[in-house]
Formats: sequence, C-alpha cells, structure tokens
Amino acid sequence: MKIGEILDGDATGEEITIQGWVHRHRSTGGIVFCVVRDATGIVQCTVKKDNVDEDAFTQAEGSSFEASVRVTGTVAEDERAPGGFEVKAVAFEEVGESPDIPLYEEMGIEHELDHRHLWLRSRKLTNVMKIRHTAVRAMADWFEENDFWQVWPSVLTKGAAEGGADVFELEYFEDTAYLTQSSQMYLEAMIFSLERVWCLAPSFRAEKSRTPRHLTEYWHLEAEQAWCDHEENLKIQENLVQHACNTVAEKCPEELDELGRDPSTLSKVQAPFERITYDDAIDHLQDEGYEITWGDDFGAPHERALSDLHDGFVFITHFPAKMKPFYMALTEDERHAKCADLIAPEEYGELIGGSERSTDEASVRQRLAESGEDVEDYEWFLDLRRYGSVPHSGFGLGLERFVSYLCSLEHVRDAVPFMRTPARLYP
RNA sequence: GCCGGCUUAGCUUAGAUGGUAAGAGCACUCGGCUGUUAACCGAGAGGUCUCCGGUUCGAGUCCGGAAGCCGGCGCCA
Repeated sequence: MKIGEILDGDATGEEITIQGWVHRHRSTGGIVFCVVRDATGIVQCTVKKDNVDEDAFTQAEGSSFEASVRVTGTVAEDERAPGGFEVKAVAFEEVGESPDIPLYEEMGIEHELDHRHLWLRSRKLTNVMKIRHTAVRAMADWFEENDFWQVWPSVLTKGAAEGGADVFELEYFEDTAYLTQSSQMYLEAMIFSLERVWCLAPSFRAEKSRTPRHLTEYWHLEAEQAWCDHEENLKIQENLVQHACNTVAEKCPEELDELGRDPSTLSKVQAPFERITYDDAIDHLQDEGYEITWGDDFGAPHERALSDLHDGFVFITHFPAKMKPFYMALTEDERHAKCADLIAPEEYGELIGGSERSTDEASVRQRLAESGEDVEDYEWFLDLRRYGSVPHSGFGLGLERFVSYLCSLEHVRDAVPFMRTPARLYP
C-alpha cells in the first residue's frame, strides 16, 4: 500500500502493509512513534509494546532516521497524528539500517551539497523533482497538442557553436569535439521534414559563472518552427509557459505550498505577456537614471528594473543587431534583430531567448565570418539556407530557471538533482 | 575573470580589547518514561580551533600566505 492512499482516506479501518523510510522517530518507552515516508507521502506509525511481538518492538525502538522499514497495521483517523491518519502497527520490520546518516535539522550549504545524494530524500527536493516532472510533462503535452514532434539531436559537436570560448572540449579519437551549448542548429535542420520540432537536452557552458542562475550543465528545452515569424514565435512561447504554469498549479498544489509558492500565482499566469522593445527599454532606464546607452547589454539591475515594470512575464524584443549572433533575422533597416528575451517575474531573470532566423545564405555567411567563426564548420548549416529555405523561428528555455521560478527557489542548483558548477562535480 | 565574506566537536554554532572558560544546542551511547509532534528527563563520550609561516613570555583571537567553500558582478538559458 502506498502512503498516499492512506492519506486519501482510502484505507481507513483496513489492515495494510507499507514500505518506506523512517522520517521521524520518537519513543516514550511503551510506544514508538515512527513517521514513515515513501514516494507518495508521510504517515505516522504507532508501535505499542503490547500490540507487537518482542522482536518487532525492539526493531521499532532501535530503528533510526532514514532506515528502511516495513510496517503492517490498521489504518485509523487520528487527530493526534500529523496528517490526520496513523498506522497502528501489529508488525514492524527494519529492512535496512541507517546508522548515523549525515543529515541533520540544520546543515550548511557545503555539507548539504557534499551529501546531495542523501539530501535528495528531503521533502524540499522531493517536491521540486515532482514539480519539475510535472512541468516537463505539461510542456510535452502542449507541444503534442500543437503539432510539434519531439526530436533528439546530438550532444557532441564539431563546431563550437555560438560564442566559442566557453565550451567544454574533449578528445574525439583523432579529432576534437565539443559539448553542445544549444541544439538549435540541429533543430533547424529537422524543420525541413517535420516542420515543428522540440527537444529537451543538456547544454553545457564552460563559463565560470558564480550566480544563482547559472549551471555548467543545464537542461535546455528548445523548439524550432518552420513557416513561423517573430510574432508567432512569441505566441508559442507565452502559450507554452502559461500552460506549464497553470498545469503545475493544478496538479501540485501541496508541493508548491510546502515550497512556499502560492499555487494561485501560477494559475493566474496568462498569455499574452507584456512586451517592450529594446529601444523603449533603454529610454525607460535612462529616464529612471540608469547610465546606459543604446548598444549596451542589460545587466542584472537593468533586468530587474524592467521586470519590476509589470507583475508577470515580460518580453524584451528587437535588440540591436550587432549584439546578437549571426543566425538571427534582422529588421528592414538591419539595425535590430527579430529576437526576444523572456524575463520571468520576481527577479528570476532571463528564462527564454529566441528569434526569427535569417534565411539568407550570403548574410549568414558574412556575419559568421565577422564573428570570427570557422565558416568551414558551418557549411552544413548554410546548406539549410541553400535548399528550400523557409522563414522559421525558434527559442530555448532554461529548464532549471523555469523550475526555480515555479518552486520559488533561491538557486537553480536545487532545481536539478546533481548540480554542476565550476566548483561542483561530485557527487 | 573581478570584488567581498566565511572556515571552532558528526552537524549548526558562542567565543569585545591576545592571558586555565574552548562552551552550547542537535545527533550519538547508556538509563528512565504507554500518545509523542524538532518529545521530554538524567548521565556519558566526542576538539591537532582548515593548513603553512610570522609577531609575542603567551595566538581560536593579531599579521602574511595558501586551500576549500559561499555571496555579488560580468557572461548567458
């Protein structure tokens, strides 16, 4: 029997057996109170000396925090028990002992991260993992409903892709390979057969970032759509985000609550999102007294100021062309790129970056060369502009940033089971 | 890459001005308790104060350096 079924009231009065781990353990001498958790919830078991045989009582008394146990007993409603239900044990068996597990009520961040493989048992991380699962499922469902195909591009690449300096490099037989920073270019290749594609894949950045929003390995949800312009691209993004937020609010209210996130905040997320152009954003910031000029990128304080303009998500659109990578489509005057960043509420920062893509081979080739890339490595990408090119757009969402927002987390490291940062490769 | 901070028991930590005070809570061990909610009560064990060097009669405490970690900025998702 799963504990969740007990908490739903489905087993009251029945004799059942549960299997799980000791979450709390107290004893008054004649009664052992053993709170047991499994994947579905936690419930208190009372083991009374008179109701079980001597060996079972000894095992119950001796079991400790995070030991695995099997308990048989009668389910009863009881206001004295946390959660309102308890199992009155008739049998108790310790399956695996847990002597001195290094988890404590109070832990410093370093201890917590050094023992992440054990700390994953915590209520907090369990809730986060469930919400992450639910959010991904919701987005997969949304893509399914909207005629997208899920695809699985390669993670090992030859070209260093956008940027160049901050890629992880590794030996690939007699060649050099890089870990992908984005699946975008491979997705672009796949729209010519499937038209609308999406993927969820790890992306890697070798940048020594030290912020609550950066990981060296993160999960990148990317989509690419044929016959799609900048405007349509934004609609896809906001509808996707809305659906994920609403679904999580609906399916995980208790998990959200325990994490300190009011589910109604997420159920209220509603497209369309606010939009502000880069030029207007610069004007606004200058009016506010920030020292920023056209052509500068936004720093964290600027992003916060822009985010504070509205309650919800906000798109910042049409950045200057020279600030953006070679593959983006430009406006008529070629001063701006047809791109947008989606800024999450509550200072969670940039959640999505996306753009309409340039379809002009000559232009892409030229800007590629100007950006210092080795054009030879991108010939295949230029082929896509040569054979049956179509208007198309796409975007990438940082899954951990999204989960951080959904769960009201302070750091993306808690949005993923095993964080990878410049200083953390173990466990 | 830049700036700032932290490191005392298994964990979280207290230790003004350098001087027989290295202390507490939790966890652990032993004993008690038949309704606990981070149970409680009694007893016990547990420390080369991150490392290296310096100042001093004397350094957990002051100075210099190293390492590890954290926070902020930049970069981005």
